[in-house]
Amino acid sequence: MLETVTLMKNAEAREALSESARKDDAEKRGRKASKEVRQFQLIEATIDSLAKRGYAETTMADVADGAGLSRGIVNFHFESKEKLLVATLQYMYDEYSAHWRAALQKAGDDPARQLQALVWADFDRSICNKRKLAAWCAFWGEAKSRPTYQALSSSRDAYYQQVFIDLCTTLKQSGGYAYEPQVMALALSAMLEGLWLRLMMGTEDTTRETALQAANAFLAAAFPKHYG
Amino acid sequence: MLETVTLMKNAEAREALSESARKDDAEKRGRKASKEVRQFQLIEATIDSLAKRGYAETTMADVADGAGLSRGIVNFHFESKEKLLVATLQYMYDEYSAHWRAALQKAGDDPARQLQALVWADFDRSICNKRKLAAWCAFWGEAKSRPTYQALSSSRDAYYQQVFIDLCTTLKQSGGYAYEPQVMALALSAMLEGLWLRLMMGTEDTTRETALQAANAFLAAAFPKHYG
DNA sequence: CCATATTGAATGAATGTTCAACAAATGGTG
DNA sequence: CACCATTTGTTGAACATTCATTCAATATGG
Repeated sequence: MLETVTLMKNAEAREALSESARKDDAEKRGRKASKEVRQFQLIEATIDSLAKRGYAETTMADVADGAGLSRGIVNFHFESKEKLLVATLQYMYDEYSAHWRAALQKAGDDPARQLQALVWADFDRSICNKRKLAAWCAFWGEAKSRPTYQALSSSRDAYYQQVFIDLCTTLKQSGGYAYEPQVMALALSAMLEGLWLRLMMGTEDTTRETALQAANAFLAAAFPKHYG
Repeated sequence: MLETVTLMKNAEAREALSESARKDDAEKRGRKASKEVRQFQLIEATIDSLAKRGYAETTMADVADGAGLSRGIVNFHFESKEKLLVATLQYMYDEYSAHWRAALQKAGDDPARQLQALVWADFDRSICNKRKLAAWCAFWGEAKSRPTYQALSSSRDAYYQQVFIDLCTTLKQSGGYAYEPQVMALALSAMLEGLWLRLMMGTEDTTRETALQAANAFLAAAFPKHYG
């Protein structure tokens, strides 16, 4: 699968970067870094810029400066700003995906545990932090008017949604609930996204802890036999 | 209250605009329109542009063209692009506010009815349509990196949230539920925002009808004694 | 020495803002 | 009512700035 390949590359790049950081930061200068490491480095700088300045104010110059490299470099590794941003979004989706699947894997076979694991995974520090959330928000804001972003988003989201629906269906049977699985799955995933949105906006009453509480409260209300 | 004044102006402007439209569209030409009408006209054009092109691609020229006026006009009525966008956000909040309060008023005294009315109000056609949702999304995407937008948002949101909390507290007492009102109110409002987000993104499985179903399912799960 | 990566200045396009000129309404005056 | 002066609204071109992209020159590793 294409996605897996990308993930491997990212993993390697991440490793290589931390290695080089261990040795010497001067490695970034000159031509020591591999193509993958440079791209990773630039994508990270892009996320920084998106988080700090927002989508509209993110410039190639800011990205290059953030990575400690020269102006023209971005157009060398990525052809254009457009492609840099698509690659960044792709990277963030891959990271999210990997985290999500790992959580599902670790949860074992019990559907109730699986659903809870997926919910909790959304609020894990590695995924759910100010920097990443702000970057997500920046993309969401532009997604509706950019077919490329929208296509990237919707294909993934449809898959996650289906998993939620399947889990809700199973829980409904074993718990004897009355709701439509599709409807409840939509309510659940919408709530998770809404909590992210609130975390991004920095609303006072919403922290990672209170968000998780709310998500748990939802599970308890919707599936009392399983989470009561 | 300042907000009320703004609302009055908007209402007058809207009325005046539809009147002039009834008479003759040529009225827009020349200098027939009042200051308020012009501003309203430009704000509507801004929402159009935000919805069609997104925040980053919204230009003064596009707004002016959309309103059928000349380039320099926006800087005359609003001093700068920044102020035009703030005024637009303000306008959208005022409209939402008015709709929300009207729904609450019409619902009578029963808290269960009130809560349901507020939820339904969020998915009313006048508020919840592609154009407006896209504009909201554009602002949200930039809000975190723009203190002005954030300030505007958070003061309003805190008020709505408090109303939700109060209603949840009342329902808890009358229904003998176990949850913390604050937590459930957060879950509820997050879900509403999440549903909006999905509607904006144009996710296939989410329409205004399914969103409303999901919201109802949430109410039924969280407050079975009241909505079961 | 060759292929490749990197730099930074040059370029050109896009865009927000300014402004001088023009037009329309307003209000005062004979 | 007619006339003119003043205020106010409107236009479109000019201007300055910002920014993505290009590219010739340079540096680096193999």
